[in-house]
Amino acid sequence: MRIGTLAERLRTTPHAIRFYERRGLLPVPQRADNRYRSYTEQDAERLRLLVGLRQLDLPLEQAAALAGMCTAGHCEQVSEELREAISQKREELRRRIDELQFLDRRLAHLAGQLGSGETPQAVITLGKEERDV
Amino acid sequence: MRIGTLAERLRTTPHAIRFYERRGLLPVPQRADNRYRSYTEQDAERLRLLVGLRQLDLPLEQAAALAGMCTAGHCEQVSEELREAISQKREELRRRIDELQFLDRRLAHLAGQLGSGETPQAVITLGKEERDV
DNA sequence: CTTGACATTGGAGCCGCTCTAGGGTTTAGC
DNA sequence: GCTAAACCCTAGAGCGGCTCCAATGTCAAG
Repeated sequence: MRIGTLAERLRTTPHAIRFYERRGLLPVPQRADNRYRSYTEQDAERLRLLVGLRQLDLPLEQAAALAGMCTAGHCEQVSEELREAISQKREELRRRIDELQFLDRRLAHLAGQLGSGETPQAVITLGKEERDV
Repeated sequence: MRIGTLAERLRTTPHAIRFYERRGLLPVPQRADNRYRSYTEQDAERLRLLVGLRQLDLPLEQAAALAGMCTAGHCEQVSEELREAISQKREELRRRIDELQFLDRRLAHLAGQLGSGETPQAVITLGKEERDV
């Protein structure tokens, strides 16, 4: 299978796949006579895992490492690491969501102030940063 | 005032300030005899606005442009643009928060599946991507 | 035989800093 | 006067994770 076909199957792009290869995150595939990359079903399965793990927003290196281990038959260990990674990611998500919600409330507040005639200088104060130093 | 003092007052770093200058987002400041940058209160006010607008997560270029306009006395116009930018940013935030919450639910679900003995391959499916093509 | 879709490579670009290397300057204490 | 810490300077690389570009090669359909 050629790179375009593989990319389409896995909802990614040839660019991304070559990028993973350059980074050493995927095994170097066979080449056809015309020098085109030629992927097996095993290659596809490994990439499928990698792409799937990336969709969980795991760091690329970790996603690639886990995909490789799984393909090498160490699925048990992958399950464990994955559970740990997921729980960390969920904590991070909670923090990030809180941040974004906080920013949203702040923006709503500022929009209100601007609407009632306050100047931008008065509104953007960094919380009176300069006084408490 | 020197760059370190300014950075401390505005809770940013000398590196960031020099970076803004290199990008042409801040006016080139005076230099002292020793070639150190020397900032006036006006410089500080402009940077304060820039930093404040960045804290609202506006794009750097836009934040710098608005800070410049405000310093140049076009605050009315800045107020308008800012209201618009804020409302766009809030929409973006809502979308982003939804995405993150969706991912969190997905992670919770996967953690449950992994906990009850499913293999990573079975769990990470890209939603059966390959079949519906 | 041409057109168009695919493939190849290396490298730049995005965002917004952050940090490093390899220097020079100032300041505080002794 | 001297030393050490803390500041300042510049130019440029690095982060993450792709995305896109140029310039070229390959191949199937009409």
